[in-house]
Amino acid sequence: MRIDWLEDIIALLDTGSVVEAAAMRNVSQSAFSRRIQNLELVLDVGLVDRRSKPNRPTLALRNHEEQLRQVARQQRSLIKQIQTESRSGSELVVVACQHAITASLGSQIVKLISGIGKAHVRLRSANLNECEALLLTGQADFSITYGMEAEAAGYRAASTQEAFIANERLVPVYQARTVKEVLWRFHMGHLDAVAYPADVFLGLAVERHIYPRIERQCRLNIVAETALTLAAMQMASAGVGVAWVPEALAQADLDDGRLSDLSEKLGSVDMQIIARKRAEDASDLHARIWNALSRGGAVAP
Amino acid sequence: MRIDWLEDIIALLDTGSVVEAAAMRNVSQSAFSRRIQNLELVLDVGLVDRRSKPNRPTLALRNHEEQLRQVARQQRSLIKQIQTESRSGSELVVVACQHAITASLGSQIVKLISGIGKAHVRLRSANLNECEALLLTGQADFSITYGMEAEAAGYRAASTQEAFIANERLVPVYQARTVKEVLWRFHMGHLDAVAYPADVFLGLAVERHIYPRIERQCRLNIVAETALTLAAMQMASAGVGVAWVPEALAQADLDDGRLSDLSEKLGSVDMQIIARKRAEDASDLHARIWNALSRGGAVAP
DNA sequence: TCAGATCATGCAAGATCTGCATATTGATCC
DNA sequence: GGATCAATATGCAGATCTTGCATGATCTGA
Repeated sequence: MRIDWLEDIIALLDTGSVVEAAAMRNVSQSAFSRRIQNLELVLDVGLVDRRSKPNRPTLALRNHEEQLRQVARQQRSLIKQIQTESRSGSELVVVACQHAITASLGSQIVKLISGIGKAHVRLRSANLNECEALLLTGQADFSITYGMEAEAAGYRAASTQEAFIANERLVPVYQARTVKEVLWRFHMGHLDAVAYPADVFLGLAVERHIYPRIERQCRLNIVAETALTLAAMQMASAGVGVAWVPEALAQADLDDGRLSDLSEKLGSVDMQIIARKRAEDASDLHARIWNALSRGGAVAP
Repeated sequence: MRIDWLEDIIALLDTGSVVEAAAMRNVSQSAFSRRIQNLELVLDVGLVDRRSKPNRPTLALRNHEEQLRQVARQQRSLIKQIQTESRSGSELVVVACQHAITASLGSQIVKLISGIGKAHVRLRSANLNECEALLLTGQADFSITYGMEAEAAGYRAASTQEAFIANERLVPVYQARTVKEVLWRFHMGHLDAVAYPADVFLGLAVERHIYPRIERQCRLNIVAETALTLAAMQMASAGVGVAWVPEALAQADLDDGRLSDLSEKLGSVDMQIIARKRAEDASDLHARIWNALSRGGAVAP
């Protein structure tokens, strides 16, 4: 049984020619040529434009290239998921985490979920949009993201459910050794900061809730910009500039005395860590995991 | 060539038995039985639990029922889309619209897009979540939804692009004939209103931006709740209570004198109509449509 | 334990797929 | 406009798959 006809089409799109696609799919040119002809018959759609010689994929095909690839990806990953699940006897639970959360709470989340039933956990680190997309498209079973009261996501409730997990703070940190200099410069009206791009969640949070207040007191100088929380913290720790990072992430370095917490002077942002799941489905295991997450007990920054 | 192996699995899930699934797929029981055996071999996954007699689908399978159905749906709709597109020679453009926008601007949107190239338009009416899901999963090419400055969706920019299309106002309306009574009652400290559930976008908007202000002045009495804007307007028009509806939707009835606009007294909400597309792909036609939408010219409430 | 239902399997006919050799056809270069 | 080359299509025969039928094996429920 051929279950991989989509791969044929994708090989066609990848290579843009029948011979090369045939090679990619490990069949003779003639066989592949006929597979495509059959597909065109079955789907009742022209797949290759035979008017020019290296047969280019049809316009109709190329217009849907992204969608075809996406369906193929989903199909592949779904099959693999069912396989590993049925082999190990333990369900695979995919959790989409915002990057910063993966870094700070990832291990705890894995531990919490692994402890429930015979779940096998896979963390997928992504940004907020991607987490949401993974959840909605069924590529993830749960998402764990930051949220703020202010942005209350209540209007999402229709197709996803959400639960509060824990509070978190975005705190300004800086290399402990030289923190006095920075504070002195701050009082003189200057602050060097590491920023997140405005189109990532933390960037939005800082830009809205921190910068306005600071810019009333001093000239803010963005010395570096990165979308990665860990990189921002690294830079703060190297003395590049002050960075606002999740407290849980910085905790170790704060305890060590490598980093200093400047929230007294510079202000912090209160956030929440929110878990989401699709509203409909729920295997027994999923329900139990959701329960555990909602109670939130075990996951504390 | 058999491209519909997913349908076999789904028939299995639908019926929960091999004979019935075979009937559903229009093949003999023996043939279907062997098809499933082959699938199990190829996928390397147990699909049916043969220990009990009406062979139940495996746990591994049932746990992924939703995902399997979703992939199958996507596959079907993608094929159909490519077919119609290649047959008619015109691309199918799917636009996901929030229900209220479908009602108020739907026809204009269809007209605008149809006028570009040889596009064939399909409007899908849905709520905000569903619109977003349709867009992210590639089931829609564009989404058109309400937004408010306050909720600025800047942090979504990563995987989707958005463009401002038009301004819109949520205005309180009521049966014109008896509007004086309502205003009189309002001055006496009473207001009957038709509300949206708090988990739909308009409900959130009204709850946040209108009710707080009103409740300072009078006792608000929710006499009816509906998620459908048209139903809300209908009720306002029948004298059930005041409803906040998109101005464009009420325009005809306001002009007719059937409805009265009470925004002077009760306040309105400024909203924007926002178009979104996925960031990556863009056939030539898509690019032209996006251009036209961004210019916004033709779509004015 | 027996009847009835559900599922597996041997078998032969028929359909499909594949590789090889070879014919066509579009591109390219005088 | 050929000649030439590379890309596709196709005739063919063998191998592989699929299907329906008849029949056997197994499970369920009374």
